Amino acid sequence: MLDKSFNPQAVEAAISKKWEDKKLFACHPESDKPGFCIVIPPPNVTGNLHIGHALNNSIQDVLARYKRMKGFDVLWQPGMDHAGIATQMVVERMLGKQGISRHDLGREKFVEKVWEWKQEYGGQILNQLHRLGCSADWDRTRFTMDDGLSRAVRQIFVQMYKDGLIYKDKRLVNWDSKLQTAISDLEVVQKETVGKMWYFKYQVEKDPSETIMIGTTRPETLFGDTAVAVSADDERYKHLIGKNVLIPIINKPIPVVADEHADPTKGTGAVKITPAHDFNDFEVGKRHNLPMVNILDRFSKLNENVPEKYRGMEPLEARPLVLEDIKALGLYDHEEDNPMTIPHGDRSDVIIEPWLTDQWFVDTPKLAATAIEVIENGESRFVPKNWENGYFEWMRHMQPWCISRQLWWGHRIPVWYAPDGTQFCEITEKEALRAAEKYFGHPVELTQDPDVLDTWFSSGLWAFSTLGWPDETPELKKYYPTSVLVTGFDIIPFWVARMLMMSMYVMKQVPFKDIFIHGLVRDEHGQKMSKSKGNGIDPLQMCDKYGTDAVRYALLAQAGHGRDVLVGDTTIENARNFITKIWNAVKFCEMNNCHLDPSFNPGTIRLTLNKWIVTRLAEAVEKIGAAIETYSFNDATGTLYHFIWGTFCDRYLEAIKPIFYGSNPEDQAETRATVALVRDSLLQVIQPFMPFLAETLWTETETRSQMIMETTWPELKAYKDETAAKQIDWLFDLIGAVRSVRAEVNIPAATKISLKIKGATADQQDQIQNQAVLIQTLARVESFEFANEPITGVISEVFDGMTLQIPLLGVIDVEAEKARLIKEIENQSAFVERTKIQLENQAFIAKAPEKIVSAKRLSMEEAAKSVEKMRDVLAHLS
RNA sequence: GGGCGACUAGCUCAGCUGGUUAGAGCAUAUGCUUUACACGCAUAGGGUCUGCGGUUCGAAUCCGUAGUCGCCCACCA
Repeated sequence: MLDKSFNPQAVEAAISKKWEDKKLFACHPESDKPGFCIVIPPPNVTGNLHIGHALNNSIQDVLARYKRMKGFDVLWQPGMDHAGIATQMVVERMLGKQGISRHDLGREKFVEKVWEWKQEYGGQILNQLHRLGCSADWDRTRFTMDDGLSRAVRQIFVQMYKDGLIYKDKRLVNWDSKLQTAISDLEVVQKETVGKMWYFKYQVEKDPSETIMIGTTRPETLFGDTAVAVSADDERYKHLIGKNVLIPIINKPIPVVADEHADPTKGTGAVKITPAHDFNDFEVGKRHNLPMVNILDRFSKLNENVPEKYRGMEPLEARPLVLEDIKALGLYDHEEDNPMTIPHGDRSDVIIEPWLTDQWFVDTPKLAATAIEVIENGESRFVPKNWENGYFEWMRHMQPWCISRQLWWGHRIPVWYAPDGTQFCEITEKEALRAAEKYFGHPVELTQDPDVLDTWFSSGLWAFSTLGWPDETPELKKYYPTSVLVTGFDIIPFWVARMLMMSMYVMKQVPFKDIFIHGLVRDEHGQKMSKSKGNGIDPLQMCDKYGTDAVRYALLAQAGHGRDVLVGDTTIENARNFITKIWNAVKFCEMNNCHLDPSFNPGTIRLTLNKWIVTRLAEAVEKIGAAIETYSFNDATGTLYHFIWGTFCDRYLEAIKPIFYGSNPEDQAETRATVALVRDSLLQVIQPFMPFLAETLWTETETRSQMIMETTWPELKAYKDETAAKQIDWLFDLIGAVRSVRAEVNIPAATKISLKIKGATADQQDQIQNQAVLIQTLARVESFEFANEPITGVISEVFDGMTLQIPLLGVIDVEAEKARLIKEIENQSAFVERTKIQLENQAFIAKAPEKIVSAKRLSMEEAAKSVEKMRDVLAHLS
C-alpha cells in the first residue's frame, strides 16, 4: 500500500543510483537507432548550481528522456569549462589567504596548484546536476582542458594561424588593470554615470593670442594628445589646419589635422586626439600617421610620459590637478554636465582602459559571413525565431576577437619565438623546433608565447571537440551535427555565435540544428534575482524542501518561447501539490485493485466511459509530445496538468466509482484494466518531467523489473473513439449544469432530486439512461423524466437543443429558478442572434469570395480555405 | 540614436494562421470531515482584452498611432 504522500527525500538517491548502475543514461553509438544529441552548455568548474542551471538542465533532461522513449539513441554530452579568469581568481584568492601570491610560486607550480584545486574542489556542479536527475552520459564527461580537447584547441589555432585567420597585432585593447590582462569587447560592461565635459583652450604655436577650444570628458589624457582634429570644411578652424597648437601645461606642439571624425555640430567642433587611449582616436591616429603616446602603465597609472608631479596617479586622481593647472594658465573656459557610460570589467568591476599592447586576434569579421548564412538559410534555427535579429545585428558589427589573455590558467598559445622574434606556430614544441631548424638551417632555442587563450575559444569548439575531433570517431559520425542547443540568451554572442563560426570553419557543418533560447529565472514578482536584493532561490534547498520533481516541474511549467520563468515557494508548492495529486490518484487505483492486465486489448473496450478516457488520454499524449518537440514545455505541462487533474481525477475516477461499488464483474474488470492502462501511460508521459515520482510509482504499483526509463512513449492513436468521447463530454456538461443549479438554489448535497430533461435528442436520452448511475452519483439526481412539451413559449424556442434544459422538479424554488433561466435566456438570445447573422453571412460569403480576396489581399486558395473554415464553425454553431 | 518584446481577471500567464458565450492556475467568497487526496472536493464572484483610429459580415487576434514598462546594441570630443 502506498504511503499517504510521496516522500522524495527517501527515494531520490536510490533511484539515481539504480539508473546509473544500469547505465541507462549511456549512449550507444554502435546501435542502429537514430542518434539524438545535446551538448551541455559546460558550467564553469568553479560553478555552483543556481536556479538558472536548474532550468537549463531540466529542459535538456526532458528532451533527452523524451527522445529515449521515442526510440532515439540519445547522447547528452556533459562537461565543464576551465573558466580561465574565474578559476585563476579563485585559486589566487585561496593562496592569498595563506599569504602566497602566484608570482611566489611561478607559473608551473601555480598551474599545478590549480589542477590540485580542481581535483579537490572543482566540479561540484556536476554532482548537483546528478541530484537534479539529469540523465547525461556521465561517463563521457569532458573538461575543456582535457588532453583531447587541448589538442583540438592547438590544432585549430595552428590551422587558423596558417590560414591567416589568427594574427598578432599591436592595437588598442580593453585592459583590465586588476586582472592584468586584456579582455574582449564582450567582457566589458558599460555603466551609466553623470560625467562632465570640460572646455579649455590650446594656444596656437608662435601666436599665443590665437587659441582653439576643445571639449573633453577626460582632460587628464591631454599628455597623450598627438593632434587636434577639425572638420575639413569647418570655417571656424579651416585656417588652422596644418599649424601646430600647444598642449597646455607641457607646451608640446601638436598638429591640427582635418579628419572626418571631428563633427562640427558636436562640442566645439574641435577634438583632441589621444590615439593610445581612445578607440576612435586610434583610428584617426592611424589615418594621419600620428605618434601613439602611451601615458598609462599596466596598472592604469600615469607613467613617465607625463610631468613628474602626476606620475603614479590614477587618471581620476590626476584629473582635478590637471584642471587646476589649466585654470592657473588662464586657458580654462567652462564645464557642463554630461551623461555618459564608463566601461567596467565584468569580473573585476574596475574601469577598463583602452591600452596599446601586442595581442592575438581572430579575424571574426571574416568568419561571421558563413555563420550568418547558415541561420539565414535555415540550416540552423533559433527558437524562438526573434533572437535571429539580435544575432544578425551582432554578427554584422563584429570587431576582431582578442583571444590572448595574460593569465596562467588556460590553453597556452602554441606559438614559439626564435631569438630574432620569428614566430613558429605549431601544435607541439617539437614541431616548432623542427620548423625553426628548417627555417634557420640550424637548431635554435625557442621561447613560447606566455599568453593563454580566452576561455571561449575552447568552448567554441565544444560541439565537436567533445565528440572526439580531430579523430574520426563513431560519435562524431553519428551525433554531429548535434540536434539542439539549449541555452540562455545572455551567451548568444559569447558562445552560440562563436560555436557557429568555429564549427563552420572546422567542420563545414552547423554545430546544432536547433538553438532553443529560454528565458531568465526571476522571483515570483518578476524581479531579477540578485544577491543584493536577497531574493535568490537555491534550487538544492528547494529540492530538499519540496522534492526535486517539484522544482523541475515548477520551472518547466513556465518554460516556453520568449518567456521568463517566475519561481518562488508558491510555484514550487503548487507543483508539489500536483505531485501529491498524482500520487493519490495512483493510490486510488491501487486500492481498487486496478492492475495491469497483459491480455487486455483497449480496442475491445465496451463501456463508453472507458472509451472516452482512452480517447482523451491519446489526445493528451499526442499534444504533450508535440509540445515537447516544439520546445513549448509550458504547453506540455499545462496539458498534462489539466488532463490528470481535471479529466482523469475529477471526472473519470469519480465516474467509475459507481462501477467499482456496483456489482457487474465484467464492467469492473474492463474498468480496472483501463485504469491501469491510463495510469501507466500517464506515468510514462510524466517521466521526462518528474522522473523520480514516475519511477517510484512505476515500481511500487506493479511487480516489474523494467525501470520506467526503459519504456517507450505511449502509442494510443488506434484506440481513439471520438463519438464516444463526445457523448461523455456532453454528459459531464449536463452533470455540471445540474450541480450548478443545485448550488445556486442551495439544495443541500444530500437531497436527492428528480430531473426533467427537455429537448434532448433520442441519442442523448439513451446515453442518459445508460449512464444513469453516473448521473445519480455525480449530480445526485434520483430520477429522470424526458419531456417534449415546453415550460413556456420563450424557453422552448431558445432552449431547443441546448444543454441547460433542465428544469428541476419538486424541491427547488420555482421563482429563483425562473429568474436564473431568464438571465440565461438573455445570454442565449444574444448568442442566437449572432448565429443567425453569421448564417446569413455564410450565404453572402459563398456568393462573394472575390470580396474576401480583395479585402484581405489573400489568394483565391487562401480565401477558399477561410470560407471552408467558416462553414465548419457555422455548422458547429447551428 | 537603432532594434526587439510586452501590455488580457487582484497576481502570474494561455489564447497558434481573425470565427461558438475571452480561458487557466493562484488568490478571494460560500458550502463540504463524500471510504485516493484539506498538498483536497463543489460552486460562485471578478475582464468596455492599455487608449484612439482603420481594415472586415465579424478584431484580444491584422494594420496605423499614442502611452507605459522591460531588454539588447551603438554613440558619448
